[in-house]
Amino acid sequence: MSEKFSQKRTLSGVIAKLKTAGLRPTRQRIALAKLLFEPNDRHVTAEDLHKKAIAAGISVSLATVYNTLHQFTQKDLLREVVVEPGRSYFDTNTDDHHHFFNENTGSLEDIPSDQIFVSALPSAPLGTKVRRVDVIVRVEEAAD
Amino acid sequence: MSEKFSQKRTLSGVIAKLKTAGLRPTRQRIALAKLLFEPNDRHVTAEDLHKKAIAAGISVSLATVYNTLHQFTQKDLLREVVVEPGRSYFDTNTDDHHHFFNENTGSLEDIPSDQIFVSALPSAPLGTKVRRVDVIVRVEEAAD
DNA sequence: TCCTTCATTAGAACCGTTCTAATCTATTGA
DNA sequence: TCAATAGATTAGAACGGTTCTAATGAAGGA
Repeated sequence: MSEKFSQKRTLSGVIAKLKTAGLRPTRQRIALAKLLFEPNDRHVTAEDLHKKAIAAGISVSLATVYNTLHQFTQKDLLREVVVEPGRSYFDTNTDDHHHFFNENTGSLEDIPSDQIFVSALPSAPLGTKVRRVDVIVRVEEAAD
Repeated sequence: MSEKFSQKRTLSGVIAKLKTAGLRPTRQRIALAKLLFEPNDRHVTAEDLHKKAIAAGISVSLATVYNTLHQFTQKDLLREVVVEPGRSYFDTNTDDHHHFFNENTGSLEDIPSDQIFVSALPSAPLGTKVRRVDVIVRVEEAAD
């Protein structure tokens, strides 16, 4: 209940998460994980996270941010979302779901998988198997 | 029926297409359009098209290829497909349809819109309207 | 504690794309 | 037909996000 307790709980939770994933709980990875796995801010770019870390007084290089984002993605702690050429978003929600992408603002918003339904795919090309289905609903500011 | 006739027909067709779109039928645009709007090769990157043009003996700069691809996209002669960060694909099929994307080979394949069905989207975020729905079925080489 | 392995770092390199500003070409109207 | 002009093309530089390099630092096992 106390701040101290919840902080400790978060910290140990984060460390456990990293260990389970087979990643050494280093200072930088712990700090980035704490920034990432908060309830808000589900979609970040590498630069977003780097700025956020610096702003929070955490000394971490951009290279480490990239390394960490890729490692987390590989360990299924994050999911990469591709919506724009030349910029990667990382989503802290790894559940099966889809996205609204606002082309004017660049903002992403989750669509829970029970609010959208993709039917009867044709079979995958010969010699391949389906890894994932991504639905991106591209929206723009309504002119009114 | 003769080569001469079909060639002439293609050429004038391409010129008409450009004029209708409000684009001057320049030497470069005509040549690129002829390469693009053939029955095959529906998904190209800028570099693909540039190489192809050079290989076909057409002298055109990479900047013009980019300009042309963007102009064609803007005039709905092409459609941009975003599947990988850091590289844009352009699709000569502008009909409503979706894609298989092979993450191992980087190849794209169309899924006709009548072979896939996306149901009941939740309403778009406040103040926005839906521009397009993209479904990307990510496949990988089947291990066997 | 020492040693080995792995992680972090600053800065350079990279690569696809866009920009710049000079040159060239299609089009229009006289 | 021939300017005049608006628009297109170009080479090469610049850009921006990402990755690489090789040197330093930290974690964890013996």
